[in-house]
Amino acid sequence: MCAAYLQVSIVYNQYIMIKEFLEKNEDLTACPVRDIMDRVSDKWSLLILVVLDEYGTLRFHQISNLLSAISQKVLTSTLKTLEADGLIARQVYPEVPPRVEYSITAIGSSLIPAVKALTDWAEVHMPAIKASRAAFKKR
Amino acid sequence: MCAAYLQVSIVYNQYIMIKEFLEKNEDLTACPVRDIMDRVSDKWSLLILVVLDEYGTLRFHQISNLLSAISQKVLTSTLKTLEADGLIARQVYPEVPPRVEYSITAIGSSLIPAVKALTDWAEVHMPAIKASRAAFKKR
DNA sequence: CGGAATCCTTGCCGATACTG
DNA sequence: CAGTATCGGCAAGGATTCCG
Repeated sequence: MCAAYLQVSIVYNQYIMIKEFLEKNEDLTACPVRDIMDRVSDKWSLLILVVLDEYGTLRFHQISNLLSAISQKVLTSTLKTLEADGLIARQVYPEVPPRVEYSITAIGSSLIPAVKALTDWAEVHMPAIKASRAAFKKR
Repeated sequence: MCAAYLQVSIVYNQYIMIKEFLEKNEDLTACPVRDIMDRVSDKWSLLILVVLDEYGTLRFHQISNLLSAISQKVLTSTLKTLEADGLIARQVYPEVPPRVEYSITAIGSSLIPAVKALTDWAEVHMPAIKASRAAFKKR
């Protein structure tokens, strides 16, 4: 049972979970890391947060234009999950034709600096990683 | 052409790319963020880095035992890409039966604190996110 | 205008069997 | 022991069409 718990813990909670579990057998059922990782690392969520952070408030088709490679379906679903998580706000104006405006929330914009640590690391180390990949390939 | 370039830029480079592009039309062909995001956020890479960081050096089946939910095939391929990126080192001892030891590299362990910023954010904000999800659901 | 509904492709991941 | 080889499931993402 303990083994099963460890296993589940590791799978679903990644970084914090395993560090703490390896030190002491704590109850870590609410560890959120994997969850957030999934959100941050899907194809478009972070990018939408960034454009909203940059531009302030945007309408649906404005985001669509800025990220012209995204399909409407994916944009819709991504916006919906971001809204559900409270990272962006959705304002509907009951007009004809309809108008919907999206903006980043306080919690959403607080995520951006956290991501910045990772992007900074990536900028610094990417040359080494590319070199390593090239060397590995021709082996 | 500029539009196409913007599009490609945004798709492949996420955070830094778009921020810089929105400010000035720079050449940002080597922006690595998306790439690193993919690596960090796949199902097992980060976890392997963490156990190697915790335990020092481990053999193949030791990692397999620690992360008992991972299949051999996936463990093999994940280790291979981590090695190709230079984030872990692979040492083969020409014995019978064979012995292979994995350890984290300096660059690999430097990634962990960067991820920590994200995991810290997740720990702090997950309660609010969970509450937001629950409220969104019953709407 | 801002979606919803549908169908389809792709790629990650897992299970199983086999090997130097 | 430390892998390789093969098959297959499943969910994310994309293309297209339709709607209030």
